Parts: sequence; C-alpha cells; structure tokens
Amino acid sequence: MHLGAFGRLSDDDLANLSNCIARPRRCAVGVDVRHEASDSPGPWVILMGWVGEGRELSDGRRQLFTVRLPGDVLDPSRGPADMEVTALTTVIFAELRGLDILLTGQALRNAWRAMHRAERDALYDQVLRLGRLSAFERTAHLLLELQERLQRVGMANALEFSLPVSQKVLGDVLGLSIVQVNRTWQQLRREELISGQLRDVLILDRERLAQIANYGLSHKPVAQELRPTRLS
Amino acid sequence: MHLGAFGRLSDDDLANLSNCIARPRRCAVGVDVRHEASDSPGPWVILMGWVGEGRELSDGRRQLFTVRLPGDVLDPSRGPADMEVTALTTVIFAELRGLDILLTGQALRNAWRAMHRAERDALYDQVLRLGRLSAFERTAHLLLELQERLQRVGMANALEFSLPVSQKVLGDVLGLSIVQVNRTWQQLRREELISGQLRDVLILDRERLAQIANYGLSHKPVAQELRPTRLS
DNA sequence: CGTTAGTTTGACCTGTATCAAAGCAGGTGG
DNA sequence: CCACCTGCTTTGATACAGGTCAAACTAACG
Repeated sequence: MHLGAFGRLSDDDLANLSNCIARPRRCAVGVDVRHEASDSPGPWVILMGWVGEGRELSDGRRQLFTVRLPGDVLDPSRGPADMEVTALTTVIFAELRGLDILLTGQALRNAWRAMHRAERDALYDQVLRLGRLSAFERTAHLLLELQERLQRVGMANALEFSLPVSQKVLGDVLGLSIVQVNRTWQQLRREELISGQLRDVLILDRERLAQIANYGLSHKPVAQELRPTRLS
Repeated sequence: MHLGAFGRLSDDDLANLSNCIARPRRCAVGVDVRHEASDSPGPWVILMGWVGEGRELSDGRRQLFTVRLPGDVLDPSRGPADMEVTALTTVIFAELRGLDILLTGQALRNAWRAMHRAERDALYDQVLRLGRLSAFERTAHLLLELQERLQRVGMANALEFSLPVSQKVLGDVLGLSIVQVNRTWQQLRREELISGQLRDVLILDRERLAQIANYGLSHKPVAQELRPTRLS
C-alpha cells in the first residue's frame, strides 16, 4: 500500500500494514473486480495492475471515473451501486484485514485520511479535464497526474513511466474517441512534450506540459524524501 | 439540514441538529464563501441560495465541480486547496457547532455518512455527464439530479422547481458555452420534455428525460415518506 | 428613460466523432 | 517456419456538435 506516501509512518506501522495484506488473488483483463472480490467486504489493495471504475451506457459508450493503480485501495462499499469496477490489465489484489484496529493509531489514521482526500481531489481534476480542457490539454493533464501517482508508489521516476493500457482505455478515461487519443498523442510528440509509446512514456518538457494543462495549481511536486512502501 | 432525508431520525435528533446551527451570515453573488467563512473551521450548512465549487482557469474558462444547494453541508477542509467556493446567488449559511458530539449517535452517524456518499456519487455523475453525454443528454441529466436534490429539501415537487442562476452558470456546471445552454434548453422545450424558464422549470416527461439522459440506473425515485428538515 | 445583466438569434469556424481501411505486432496452429 | 488470426495503432475522408463572435432583443432597476 502507498499509505507511506501520505504521511510519515513508523517502521512498526509499515510492518503492521504489510501484515494486513491477506488472500491475494488475480483477475484477468476485462473481469469485474467487484464480483471477484464479493466474498469479503473489503477494503482491498491493488498489488499489481490497473483497475478502472466507471460506467458503460447501453449504446456502448463508456466513461471511466477513475483509474486505480497499484497501491490504491478499493472499497466496494464506496461509489454508486451500479459503478463497474473492471480490471484494465491483469490485476493482483488482496484483502486488507484488521485495518480498522490499525487505524486507531494517529499517524496511520491521518495517512488514511490524506489518501482519501487525494482520491477525491483527483476526481475534481477529472471533472475539470472533461468539462473545460481540450483533448490536448486533457491528455497532458492526465499524464502529469499519472506520473505523480505512479512515482508515489515507485513505478515512475520524474520523467519515465509506463501506461499498460490501450488507447481505447485511455479514451475511456479522457472522454475521447480512440482516433482522437491517437492524434493527440502524436501531437504531444510532435511538439516535443513527450516521446515514446503508451508503454514507455518519456516526459521531455514537464514545465510546458504543466502549463498547457493548467496543472500544478493544486499539485505540489512529489516530495523526494517520502519513502513508499514496497508492494510485493 | 437535510440529514433527515438520508435516514430516519428521531425528533430528538432533529431538534439537536437544529441547535447546532449557529451564527448565520449572508454573502452576495460572486463572493468567495470560503473567505467569508474563514473565521471558523466549519463545517457549515447552507440555509439559502446556491454555492458553486469549482476552478477558474487563467484564460477565463470556469468549471464548476459541484453545485451546493440549501441543506448541503460545506466543509472547507475538504476539496483541493485551490478550489473556489463561490456564491452563485445570494447565500445564507451558518456554522454547525458541536456536531462531532451529535455524530456519536448511530442514526445520525449513518445519515451523515449516507449524505457524504450521495455527494460523492453526484460527482461521479458529473464525470459521466461531462465525459460521455452530449449537451442535450447532459442537460437532461443535470435537470433530473437537481430536481431530485431540491425535492429532498422540499424546494421542488416531483415536476416543478426553480434554478436561481443564469445560463452562464449552468454552462459552467455543464461544461458548455452560454449559447449552447440556451439552444439546448430550447431543444428540451421543443421536444416537450420540459417547459418554462430557468426560474420555473416544469418537467413534462420525466420518463423520456431519464431515458435520454441515461439517468436512473443508480437513481431510485425519491421515497415519498421521507420528511426533510425545514430550513429556516 | 438610459444602463446593465441576461437571453436569444444568426453566421461562421473548429475540434472531435465517425467511418473505413490499411499497417503492424504477437501468438497459435498447421 | 510460415500463414493466419486477433487486437491495436495509424491514416485519410467526411460529418457534425459545439464554440466563438457579433448583434439584437428583453427586462429589471436607478
């Protein structure tokens, strides 16, 4: 879990956290995670892979509300009943047992809350992207968010990371068609803002990217002294 | 407060809730509510008027994340630091004091949580609207949400209500230009889905409206035996 | 009245969707 | 090893939703 990234935790706390992780399981691309997790009320933590929370309309349109990354906590009791929780890649996730007891500790409780706050703030960002940013700005904005979140769990450095999903999926997050995602990506490269494919993004000009996306007003750069909990 | 709409509360609870409301104040259209409320950490309750939570970009574009209605609770500690909380109309709001003690009660605690859950679910709906619905669908969807929420606090019946804001503001919620809001509204009337202006909406065909908007998957009709707390 | 904020209308432009087809892997079975 | 899927990316052509600009209209208000 990446609670460590949301507050200074003692080694004890970190150890206890690790002990909460129980009964890991795998599920394949496209599978309904909620269903796969229906034998326990959760919460759950993602150990590997990406999970998408969204809704699909009868005519095939799909909108992903959020993307959940390794380290993120899934709580089936949260979110609308009809929200679909889907494995965007092969996913490994596990139960978090006895967390409620742990969370009586001050530090952990704060980190837990900070994590939820961050989740909610990301939702607000999603609304901004979809409501008022162009495809270009929108994509830049999402890239920055993902970089930040991936770095938090040690899956990105300041410039490089990998998006293990198709352009279709990216489109479902961004509210764009596949074709538009493709063209936007090309534009980002043409303008030397990034290079590489989805699976090996390299940020060439973070500064300008942030400016284009109107990013950073609320996003402080990731503090470098934080030490994320290793996952597996 | 409209906590009463989120769970059966005893008369005692309702009375206690009323006693929490302290130091009401007014603020004018366009004023930053957060600033106006900075003398106490909150939470606050809206007694009258609409509040918009959103962000404004340097080039003038504005996106409202949510709209807060009478009865809604504002908590300045929630939400990104740079979120703007603006009075969309003249607003009267008040402090909620000593709420933490009250919330030890089971029923109140549940209602409180249910309220927050509903808020979050509304955010998800907002993402769906902006990401995948057309202007027409989007507006229909928002109308249904607002009707439901207004009815919850006794400010709408099943068919009629009033939106005390300009088309500009509506556009800032819907991620649309003023012109498009105007034309969409006309289309809704032309197709006999609604009639009237912003300040006196009449829903003519809720059924079809819901179908167009893909609304109702997660939205049960408002239970009629709920009794909302009167506000002022 | 004149001023101001909001609504409505028309003309035009552009961003993004849609449709269709062509490349391009990576993986499977013959 | 090749032929063949199948899923994904890329490209081009075209359509349309919604944005932008500008101006007229309306209503409230001092």
